[in-house]
Amino acid sequence: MNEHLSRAFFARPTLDVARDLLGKRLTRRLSGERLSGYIIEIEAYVGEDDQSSHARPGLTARNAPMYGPPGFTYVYLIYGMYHCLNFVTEREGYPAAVLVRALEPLEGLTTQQHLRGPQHPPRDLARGPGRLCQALAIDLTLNARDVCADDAPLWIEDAPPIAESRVARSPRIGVRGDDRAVSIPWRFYLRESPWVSGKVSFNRHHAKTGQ
DNA sequence: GCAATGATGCACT
DNA sequence: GTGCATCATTGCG
Repeated sequence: MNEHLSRAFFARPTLDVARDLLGKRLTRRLSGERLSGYIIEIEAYVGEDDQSSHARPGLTARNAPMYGPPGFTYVYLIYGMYHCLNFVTEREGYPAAVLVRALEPLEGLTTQQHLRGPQHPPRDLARGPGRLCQALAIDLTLNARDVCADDAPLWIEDAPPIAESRVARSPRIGVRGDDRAVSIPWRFYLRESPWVSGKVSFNRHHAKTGQ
C-alpha cells in the first residue's frame, strides 16, 4: 500500500533499480499536502566511466551525493533555470544514480498545475525532468536528502511491479560522449504511456521490450 | 509538424 | 570564459 521503499531497494545494480522504479509512486509533502505521481520514465547513470554521468570528472562538490549512500537524492540545477531529480544507487563510494524523467500525475493536481503555471497543458505537468521538478516544487533544498527516512519531504511508495511487456528501453536523452555512451539503452519507460517525454516517433522507433 | 534559438545560473577548466 | 542529463517560444512550411 503506502510502504516506503527501503535503502536495500536502492543498494542494488543501477539498471535493476531503474527498471523496478517504473510504476512506483513518487510522493512529496508540501505544506501538509501530498503531491504525487507514478514514475513512468527513468534513466541510469553508472560509474565514472559513464561518459554522460556527472561523476565522469571524479568527485566534486556538486556530484558528491552520487558518491554517498544509496537512497539519497541528488538534485542539481541545469541550464540556469531547471532542476533534475536523481536517486543515488549501489554502494556508498561508487557514483551511480537514476534520473527521474517523467511522472503520471496522481495526487495534488491543482497544486501541481499551479506550480507549473496555468498556461501549460495538463499533459505537460510532469513530462520531462525539469517539468516534474517544477510540478513537485523540487529544488536544491531537497538535494542530498534521505528518501528512506520517516520524516522525509520526498519519498517513494511501493506499488505492484510492472509487467515486462509494458517496459520499453532506449538510448538516454541528451547524452554526450563516445558512441557507446550515446547508444547504450539505459533509459526505461512505459510503452504506450502518454506521459512519456520526448517525441513519439523517437519512442516508437526505439521501443523494445526491456531485458 | 518541426528546427532553431534564447533564457539563465552555476560548476568547473 | 565555457558548456550544460532543459524548456518555451518563434518562425517556417
